Amino acid sequence: MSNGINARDVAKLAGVSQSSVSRVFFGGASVSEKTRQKVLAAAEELGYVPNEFARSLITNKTRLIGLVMKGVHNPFYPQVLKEFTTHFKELGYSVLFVHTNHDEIQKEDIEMLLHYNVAGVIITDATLSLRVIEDFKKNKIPLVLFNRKVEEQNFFSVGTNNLEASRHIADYLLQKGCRDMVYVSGARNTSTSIERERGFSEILAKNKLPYKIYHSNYSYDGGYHTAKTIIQSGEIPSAFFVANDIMALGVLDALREHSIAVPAETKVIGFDNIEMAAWPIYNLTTWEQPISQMVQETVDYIISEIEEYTDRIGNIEINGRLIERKTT
Amino acid sequence: MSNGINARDVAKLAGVSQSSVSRVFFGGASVSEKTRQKVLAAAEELGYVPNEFARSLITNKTRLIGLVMKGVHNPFYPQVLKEFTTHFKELGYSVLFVHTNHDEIQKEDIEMLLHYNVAGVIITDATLSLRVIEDFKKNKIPLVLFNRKVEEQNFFSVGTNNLEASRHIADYLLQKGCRDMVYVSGARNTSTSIERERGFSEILAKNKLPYKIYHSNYSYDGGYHTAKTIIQSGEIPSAFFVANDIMALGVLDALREHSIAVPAETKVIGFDNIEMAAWPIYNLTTWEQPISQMVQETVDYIISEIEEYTDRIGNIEINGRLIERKTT
DNA sequence: CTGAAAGCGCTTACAG
DNA sequence: CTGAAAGCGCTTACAG
Repeated sequence: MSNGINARDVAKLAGVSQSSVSRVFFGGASVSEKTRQKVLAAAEELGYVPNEFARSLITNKTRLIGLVMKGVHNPFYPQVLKEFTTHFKELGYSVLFVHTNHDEIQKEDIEMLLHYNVAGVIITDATLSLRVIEDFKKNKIPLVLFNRKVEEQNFFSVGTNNLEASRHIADYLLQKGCRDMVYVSGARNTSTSIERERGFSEILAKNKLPYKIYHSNYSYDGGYHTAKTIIQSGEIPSAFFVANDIMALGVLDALREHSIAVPAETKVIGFDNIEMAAWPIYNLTTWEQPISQMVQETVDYIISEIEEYTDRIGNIEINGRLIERKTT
Repeated sequence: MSNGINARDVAKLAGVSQSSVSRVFFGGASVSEKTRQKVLAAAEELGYVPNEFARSLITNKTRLIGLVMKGVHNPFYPQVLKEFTTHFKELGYSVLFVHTNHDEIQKEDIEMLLHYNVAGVIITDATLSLRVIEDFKKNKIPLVLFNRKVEEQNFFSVGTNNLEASRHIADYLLQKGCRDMVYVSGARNTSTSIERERGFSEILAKNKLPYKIYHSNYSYDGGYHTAKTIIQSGEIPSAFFVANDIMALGVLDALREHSIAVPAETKVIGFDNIEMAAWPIYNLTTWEQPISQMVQETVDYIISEIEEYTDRIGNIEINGRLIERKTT
């Protein structure tokens, strides 16, 4: 009852029935202007706010969206969180934020989302088991994987066209004259990292060019230490394609520490186009992920599935673009 | 009703009353082991999850904490978000994330929090009017301002001891031989920026040393452009005390662009100790904000006020410490 | 357009 | 320990 004021109190003060109060606040119903005014005045006076829980209980609908996120240390994700929150707010939805420390989203997190009967779920950089997907399906809760996908595509996902991007990147680097390149991967078994490697290797294979792959983890430290290892091996490649920007910054810093000139001695290209990539000290050439469009597609899907649950499956991939700066 | 399974269904299958099902799931009540097992088995079979809305409606309690945040572009805040979410999850609470684009938290955001009858509210880098504070008080919702405070201290706040920190910083810089210093402020009228200036100026005044203040806005770009302005004025100070790290990085980059050696020609010190401050390219000397302790104090307060609302007022300030790196 | 009433899924006195 | 019943604050047929 929030502040102890409920619809009955308002009704009494306004001299109408509780049903009328409800009609005024729920919208869609027909109420005479006179009644509306009386109710609104009384509500204002009393400071009435409808109880969302009672509302959800009776309508069996919720205005809560669960957003699951792991890598808050990669600026890409806070940005994503912000955009989702802003969009959903405009539509009258609130976001229940779930942070998971594990790669795979945990049972307790799922239960929480289920407890709250969320209207929809967005999972960003966490993986989830098929069983979890089933849990959501059973409850008819629309789910979208944002910036991730899975082999057995039995759900909806939204991302960048990683294949197109990485092919483009390979072509671009080739055209710049690079011949022996390195791919610094993100966390293993993430679809983004796998796809980015695939497109890249495709083009190189077509050109009969070998390349090396170094496994890293999508973090600054990962990029930094991977680059250190490469540098210490003594074989500096002509270019690094790094699976995301935050790692690429680590690579650049390692290179700088060893006074290896970029782009003269080697080139570096990242992925995401986080804010920091544009900082003058880095000036990182990268591939821009079209966050706004990705968010928009995700929101559209969720909203349409909330309106009518069809369990539509699919994979939307939006094309990004190359942002050429000073590291290539 | 989530998946359509409610306590009555479980009761039927288990052959007990609905009350018993409730007792098993709500805890605290006495149930025989035999009943408990039957209920648990039936619930498992049916995939029963208690409806949080019905629960909240009847208990008039919620396990939702509202977290209001603005500056997701400053890595300090995503870190804070993560820590709060983790702590609260352990205690069985979920976080309702509210992002505000405005300095002052908006009416609609407050209403949302009120709609959901949140058990507590944490406000980080947004300001709020007295009226809003009253709204929460009226509803007996504990509120804490995290990393902010206000003159008329009629609520609870948790932060770093900014005065102690900035005095220490001034002393430190003085000891390093700096005489003409500059303070780069954060967003105007934020308590953090004001206090950091106050402690700093106190010490300088005591030493009869003038200093200049440049107003900025707690963003990388702000720091960068402020430094540019200073550099172009031709008067390079012997040290910059920058009100937060993200701005300090901007200052460092501007300095580097103009080939002004740090710490040889000028020194730079930040505030927060965000991850990036430790990156080798920056190696920023800074003041560490004890996030974990600040979060812990905040959580403790909220939880104790949830258990018994006393509207206790106060201001907890935790001492941070100087992290000396290579920019001083 | 409006009111009285049923019912959403729970918790919790109240008896037994 | 257990069940029947009341009631949390709403929405929404159903009559009028």
